[in-house]
Amino acid sequence: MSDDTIERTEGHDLPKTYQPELVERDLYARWEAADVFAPDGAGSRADWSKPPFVVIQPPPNVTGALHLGHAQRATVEDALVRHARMTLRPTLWLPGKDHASIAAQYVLDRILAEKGESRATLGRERYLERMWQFVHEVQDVISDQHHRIGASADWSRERFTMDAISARAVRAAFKRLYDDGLAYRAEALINWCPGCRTSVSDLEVIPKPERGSLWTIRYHFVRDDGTADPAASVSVATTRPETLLGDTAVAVHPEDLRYRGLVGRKVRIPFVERDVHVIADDVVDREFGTGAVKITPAHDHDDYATGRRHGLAFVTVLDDEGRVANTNTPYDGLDRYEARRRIVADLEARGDLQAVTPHEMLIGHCQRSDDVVEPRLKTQWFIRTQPLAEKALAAVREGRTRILPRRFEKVYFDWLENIRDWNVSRQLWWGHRIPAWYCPDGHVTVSDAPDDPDACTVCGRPGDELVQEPDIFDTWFSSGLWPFSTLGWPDDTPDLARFYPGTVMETAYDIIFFWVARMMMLGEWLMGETPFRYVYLSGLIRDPYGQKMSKTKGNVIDPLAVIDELGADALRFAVVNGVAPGADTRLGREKLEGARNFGNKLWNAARFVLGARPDELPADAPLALPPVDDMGPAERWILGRAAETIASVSRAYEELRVGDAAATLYEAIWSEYCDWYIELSKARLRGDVPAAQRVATWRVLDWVLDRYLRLLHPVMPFITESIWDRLPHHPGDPGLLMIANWPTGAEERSVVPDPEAAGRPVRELIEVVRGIRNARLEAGIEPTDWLEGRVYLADTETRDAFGPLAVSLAPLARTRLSAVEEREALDRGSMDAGAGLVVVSGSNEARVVRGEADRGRERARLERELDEARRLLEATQERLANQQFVSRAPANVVDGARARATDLRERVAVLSERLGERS
RNA sequence: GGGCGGUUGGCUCAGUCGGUUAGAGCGCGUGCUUGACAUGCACGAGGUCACAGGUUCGAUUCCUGUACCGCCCA
Repeated sequence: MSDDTIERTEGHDLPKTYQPELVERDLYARWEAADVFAPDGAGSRADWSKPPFVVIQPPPNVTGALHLGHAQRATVEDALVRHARMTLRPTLWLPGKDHASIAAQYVLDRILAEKGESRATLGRERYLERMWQFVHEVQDVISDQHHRIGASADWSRERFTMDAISARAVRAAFKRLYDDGLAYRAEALINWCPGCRTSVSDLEVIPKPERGSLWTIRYHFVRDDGTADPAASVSVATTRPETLLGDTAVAVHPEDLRYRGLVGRKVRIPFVERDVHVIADDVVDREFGTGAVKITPAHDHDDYATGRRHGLAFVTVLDDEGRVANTNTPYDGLDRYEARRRIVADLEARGDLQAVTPHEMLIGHCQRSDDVVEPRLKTQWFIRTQPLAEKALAAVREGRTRILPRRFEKVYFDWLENIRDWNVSRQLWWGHRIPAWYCPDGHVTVSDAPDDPDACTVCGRPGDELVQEPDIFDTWFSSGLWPFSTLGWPDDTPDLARFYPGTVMETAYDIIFFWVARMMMLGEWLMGETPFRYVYLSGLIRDPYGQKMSKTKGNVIDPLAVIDELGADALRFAVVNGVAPGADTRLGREKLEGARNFGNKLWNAARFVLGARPDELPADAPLALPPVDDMGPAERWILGRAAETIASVSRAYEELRVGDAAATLYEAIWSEYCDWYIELSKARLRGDVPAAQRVATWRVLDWVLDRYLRLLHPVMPFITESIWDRLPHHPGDPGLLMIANWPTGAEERSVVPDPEAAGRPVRELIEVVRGIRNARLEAGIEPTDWLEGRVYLADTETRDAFGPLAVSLAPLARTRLSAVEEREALDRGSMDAGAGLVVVSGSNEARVVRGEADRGRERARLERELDEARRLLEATQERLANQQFVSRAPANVVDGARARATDLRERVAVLSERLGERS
């Protein structure tokens, strides 16, 4: 409990606008000091009989500051976690960071290049020192950003994918997979990025359309005497002439009549002067180029497969940097594109270039560096994915894990059903080194021990003769272990027992294959259980024009700049309000300001409440509902609305619909509580109102505000905590809203069991006020003029409610209203026919004496209303006249139409009668 | 080539398990220093719910097709 109860700040002492910069840091420090972020922290109120709520944070890459996408995900996760914590579930939100080997090296290399340094000049050891230094700096930046945004993560359990526990998990996982026969080392065609000097997985190759050329080249037949025939040749079409140096066959379609006789003959490859066979294979597309293609098994994925089928030679002609090598031609040492130019020129000089035609095609680029990826033969470690994929598929098919939105399940299925083996070797330095050792005899030792092995597990040679694999793991291999490596696996820790599997994995949909599928595979295989119950896939944040935000486009919004200017709550609200899983969000200045304005609105509502407390109520009176008898219709209405809002917001959080929760509260707080309840309460707080009613009104104001603060806290934690701190609490409440109980709606419902019915009269009266406001403005009455009015209320409930509310309604309509029992009484005395404005709202009718009304405008308004009513009446009557409708539509729909017709007939009658008065 | 999503007022988006008069925010117009808030208040204008068929008493909603936009996979 805060210790300022004696000198509690009253509303009028608060600044007129909410100033987040004054409170956010202090509040975060208070939350941390309370030790409630950890489920087992000293201040935790977790009820361990409830199911734990566990979110393992998707670890951001240690490559730079967070962007808005991170901010959005952090907000969604934090909101879910804060809600769960308030429901007293043991709640764990475990934060962390990812070492992102290729991305981090890419970033560091660029930083080093500016200083004239490089991987090569530093060497492995010093390079890694620099990396750690860089990573520590970035980690601090990211942590600070998460603090600033209000993330209530359990920092005591924070993890890094390169820490010692992760390292053990990586080795243990690899050993298990190796022992299970799922990790193997093989030479295979892999995707090589010459810029990053490493292999990358299929997923990291981004196909991009490019305009290139199709060269038609003549390969001459080899005669029996072993010389090339200058007059006889076969023409092959290729998009990559430089790879001809590695050609080991020419292929044609077996049924292609043009080439039938050529199969089995030999042609001579230019420059390398290699003789290769013409082979027949039905993968050849007869329509492409000349119908004959060159086969380069060591540098093309399709040719690799062809090479395997036909037992062709695999000749590698490019080195790690993408230069021609080992061809014994003058092209050795040339970059692949320079080699292409020279070879094309030389072919032309020889007269063997037949044609060059423009050609559109897809070229694979490195996701990280954008270099054109080169297929190359390499010996690498692979994970056999099919057995893993089957388990991952089953987990979702059986509903043990659900993917939200549902439609992404199909994407997940398609990928896993067609999965290829996973190349996990990376020729990089920053990452987990593959724990495989090779002995001089070629035996492989895989170890999960922290230290190097003492001996070859096959032949027993001593450890000092073994050489460790220089390559490291693909980052996603360690990320794939994240749901359990974070909890201490491979050890059998208490956390693992309590918190695995997790509840929600919240991440962006663009890494469903990279990450989600792999966590599912590894979790199922290594833990025997799915890693989480729900996968919540967030959309991407885009700029107001739907463009992806990127530094090069200059349309990025820095989350910290937004927090500095508008506050963390504004940022949080803006990025989650109304968002649905899987849907992209457009975010710009207006939405952020709108969110800031909403916070300010709430702040001012609180200022009003704090400043309006009746003196009769002791300053230290606890939060409580007043006696029912002291409440008026407006109190019952707003309490009913609170009950309904509590129910729908609770459901939204439980169903992971944070965006709906936010939108519901925006509406409830602004359009109902502020626009109507606060306004209605004002008259009942005045000095001439009996004290019991004044106190009751204030207590309801206070109560509903308290409830809405609790409901909104998960999304806007700072401002709600800040306001709540100044309000009365329940005797059992903790000192922080963050760990206060989640509202159940029980108290509200005990007063208002049927909110829908209880609220009807107030809703009717609100419509009457709206009608009067509209009529006044339309008739051109000065807004400051006070009018007199009578109102005929059709149903008794509304009539009953009117009495106590009349004094509240008057200032809202700027009209002193009195109710009449009979419709005719509307027109008596000073309200004689033609003397006033007519307002027809639903089945209620009001007549007010105008000030200086413009008769023409008022008449036009009534005519418009009459036309509209007639149009609707006609449509409804038409429907009712249709026998099919009456006999086939459900009874309630038909009854509804009948009631509506009756209402409209009355309305038409009233309006024409009133118009008649003025003709 | 296969798959998915979208098309609702000037802009961004809700929504409808088929059924009264389709909503919000921003923008726009008019007017307001109403004792919480001009980061505000009141009122208003603005939509053939992409197009064409079909099912139905009734379609913005369901089905089929078309067009355009976006994304994923090959």
